[in-house]
Amino acid sequence: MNRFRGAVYRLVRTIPRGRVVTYGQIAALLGAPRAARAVGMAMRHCPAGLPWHRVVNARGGISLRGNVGSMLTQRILLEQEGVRVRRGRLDLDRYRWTGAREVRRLRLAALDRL
DNA sequence: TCCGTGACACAAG
DNA sequence: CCTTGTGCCACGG
Repeated sequence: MNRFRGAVYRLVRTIPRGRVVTYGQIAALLGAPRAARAVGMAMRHCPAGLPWHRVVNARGGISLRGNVGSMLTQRILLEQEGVRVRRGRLDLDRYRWTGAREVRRLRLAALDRL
């Protein structure tokens, strides 16, 4: 497991129910603002138990290549948490989670390990 | 070590 | 609203 991917997964685990985060946001929060695509790569094979469905693209849409069934699954999981999806996208202004507090905590924890 | 490949982002047209 | 082009960088072969 690479450092970057591990960091992505730790962050994704902290996303609360009913909230979403974009790929670019995750990259930025991890200190690599231009590594959005790499976040996507990390999410391609994510560990079980991760709230992977709470990660969407910058337009509030569900980006998923190939497997259309997974896109449907993601939408259903989101709607089960109260996130309304209209015309294939959701309202980021309403559901976006910034995670500032949790990220600060993760960074402090990382510093403790140094 | 180098190179192609993306569950992306953003600006232009 | 779109579609395209470009930048980007972690990852794997």
